[in-house]
Amino acid sequence: MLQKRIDDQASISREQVREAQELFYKHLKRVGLKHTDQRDTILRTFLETRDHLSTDELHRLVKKKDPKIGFTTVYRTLKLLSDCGLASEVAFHDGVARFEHQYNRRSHHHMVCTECGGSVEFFSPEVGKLEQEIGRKHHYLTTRHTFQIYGLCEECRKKQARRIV
Amino acid sequence: MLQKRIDDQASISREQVREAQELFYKHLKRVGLKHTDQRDTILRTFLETRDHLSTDELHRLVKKKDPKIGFTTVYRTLKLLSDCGLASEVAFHDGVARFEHQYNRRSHHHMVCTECGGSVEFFSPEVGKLEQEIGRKHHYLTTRHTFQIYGLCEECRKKQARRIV
DNA sequence: ATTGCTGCAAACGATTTGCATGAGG
DNA sequence: CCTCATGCAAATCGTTTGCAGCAAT
Repeated sequence: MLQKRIDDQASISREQVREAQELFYKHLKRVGLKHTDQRDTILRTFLETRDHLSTDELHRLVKKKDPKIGFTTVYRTLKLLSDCGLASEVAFHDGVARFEHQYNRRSHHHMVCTECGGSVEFFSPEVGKLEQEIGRKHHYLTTRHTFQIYGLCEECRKKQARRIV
Repeated sequence: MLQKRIDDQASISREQVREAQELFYKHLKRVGLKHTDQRDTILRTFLETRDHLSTDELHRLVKKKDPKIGFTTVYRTLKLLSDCGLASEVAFHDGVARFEHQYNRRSHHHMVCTECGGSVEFFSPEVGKLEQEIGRKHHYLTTRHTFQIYGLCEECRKKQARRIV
């Protein structure tokens, strides 16, 4: 099931890219790793998206810029980006790990269409409050939560209605 | 990471087992499948648990009753049980599919300890309302949602504090 | 120079399928 | 009898790792 783009292409600004890069380089230096062209290309490609990409999908995009970059490097770079908070995993529960960049974005959740794989993002501060509340109640130190809604999007509902009639 | 039992063993009643079995048999008949001893054993074993079992864990339990039953049969039966609503998948996001039986239980969610794998269940009607609300707003016909909280349970917090001191 | 990086290929673990044999309706 | 079920083994899929040669500090 492929992730379909819903949002318009709304790239982050050149300035924001710079900031993200700097954050990444600092992180690399901090943990004693090196700054390479491949990592740079991968970060930039990743930041240009607003989708929820699998490693494979990001790899495909990256190869358009530099066909020599391999899957493994993308995979490992994505892990590095997660480590420094630039990427975070969203589990759509369809068997593949997906990532989105967190740069300059509010906390949000996803509603996924189980028919076409499309998704919409929504914002719901209540969910974060619930996390706090439940954690306190059961003496957990909460670190994060996942919340996804599954269903049929408007188009797929219509298609289904037509099939039944 | 193994699932740790939190709740006490609170088996469902003999009567409830009967009901579940009947529902299962009807489902089998409806889709033209057969009623076998293996499927029966697997359903009964599954109903006796209150945990969130992986296919492998259920298989282990099933083998205690009938060592000849193979993994594949458990796997396929779990799918059948999902089809008729007796089992539902809970994704704890740790790489294995987990199932719980929905028989006679209120809708609930899980908070998972990322250190020891333990979990607590909690009830939060707000989440269901949110699902409805968000669905309406974006014209989705919602069917289900997932909500999990991750963090450290009380014991693991203490252990960690000790390590740091 | 030293240490980490890359990309291939191969390992891995969970899941899924093909198939020959066996059992249910 | 015919169809479906079973359990083994093998295939599959996404992910992860080992390693030999390459590049950054």
